[in-house]
Amino acid sequence: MDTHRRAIQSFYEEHRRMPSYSEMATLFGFKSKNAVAKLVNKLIDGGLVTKDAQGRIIPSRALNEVPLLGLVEAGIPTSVDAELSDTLDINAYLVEDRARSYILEVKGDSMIEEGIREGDLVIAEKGVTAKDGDIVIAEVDGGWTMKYLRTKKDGSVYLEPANSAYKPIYPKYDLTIAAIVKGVIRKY
Amino acid sequence: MDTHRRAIQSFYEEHRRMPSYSEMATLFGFKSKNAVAKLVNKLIDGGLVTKDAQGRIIPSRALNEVPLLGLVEAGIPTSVDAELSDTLDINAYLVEDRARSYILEVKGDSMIEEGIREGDLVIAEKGVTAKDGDIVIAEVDGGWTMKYLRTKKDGSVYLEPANSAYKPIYPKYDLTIAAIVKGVIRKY
DNA sequence: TTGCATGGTGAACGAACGTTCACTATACTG
DNA sequence: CAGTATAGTGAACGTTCGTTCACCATGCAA
Repeated sequence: MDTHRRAIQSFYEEHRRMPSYSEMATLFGFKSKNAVAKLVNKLIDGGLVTKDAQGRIIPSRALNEVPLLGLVEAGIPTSVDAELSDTLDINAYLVEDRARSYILEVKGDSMIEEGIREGDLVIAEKGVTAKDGDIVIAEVDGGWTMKYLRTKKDGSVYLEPANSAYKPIYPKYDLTIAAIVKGVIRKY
Repeated sequence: MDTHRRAIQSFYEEHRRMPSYSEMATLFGFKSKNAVAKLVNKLIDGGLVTKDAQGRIIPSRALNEVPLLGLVEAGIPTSVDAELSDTLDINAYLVEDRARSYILEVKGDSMIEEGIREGDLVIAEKGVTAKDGDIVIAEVDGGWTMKYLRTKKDGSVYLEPANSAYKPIYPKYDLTIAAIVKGVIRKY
């Protein structure tokens, strides 16, 4: 029954939709849709897929997700029964409101002490009010940067890099906070 | 027509499948499926959705993706015509082979100089041969760690942290490389 | 041996699917 | 003004959908 799970997964990844009952029949080698129907009920009990109101099967969360196995100190369990553990949808985890989210590629090393390096991608969300300490994408005096947003006691704000080699930026004319950084992505 | 795009997107996010023609009719306020059919053809021309062999519409890549707007120095364009630019599917970007990928949460600061901090999530891929310089998840002398894999001239290997406060680990008895780190995720 | 789950076949059902055609109303163009 | 796209209505089409029923084969328990 895990082979069925895998067949559905690969179909879903290839077609970006769930297979119909007759497609599953050919997928599993069945000649009758009824065999599929019985199997699907078990898959639903197993939590792999779900049905919506129209009776079509839709992917359960697990289909898009990656197993989350715990802390790195615990390593990677060798047993196959890792099915019980958590899974994570990276997209949903990082992007809360996709209509307001954008990805920017990081240039420079001004946030290096925050662990954000050149070439990383940051997920920026527009339209949220930035708080003190947030990492913001801001236009200051005509140029764009990514920095910490800091508020002074008198209420004025400035931008502070996470790199002791650079100095804070006190806006002379203009400071527009376009978005705040919600996440960082790095690929090796 | 961008409002249509948004309606489809929210339907897709809620139901995890594409709407049927009649569902789109109610979704858009149409009373005829034909109006939807004509609209869908335009959406296909616009690259928002695609049809498969059975005539059902499937999400084009753009539906799962987040706009990729360029370098952080360029900031966020204010114009709405950002539709032309690139988009990125974070899941597909980070996870190449989902059957072999796992997520681990980082504990400790041994990779801090690589920009990997406690609480970050790393995407680890099993079953690939690690090269010199890769960041690996390894079991050494009974404990699990994440370190650089280094190869000496004599062919022997050791593990090097990205933290000058820690010393390299020369395996005494056993070194098992379980996976290599393919990506890092941080959420604020 | 009988009895009974289990797992599959095959056919039929109504409902929903995407497609198509003829038609109407609105709006823009010359 | 006439002419023509454009956008939507409404109904009909053949197909496929998920569901259901009766039936058959195998294997296990009593």
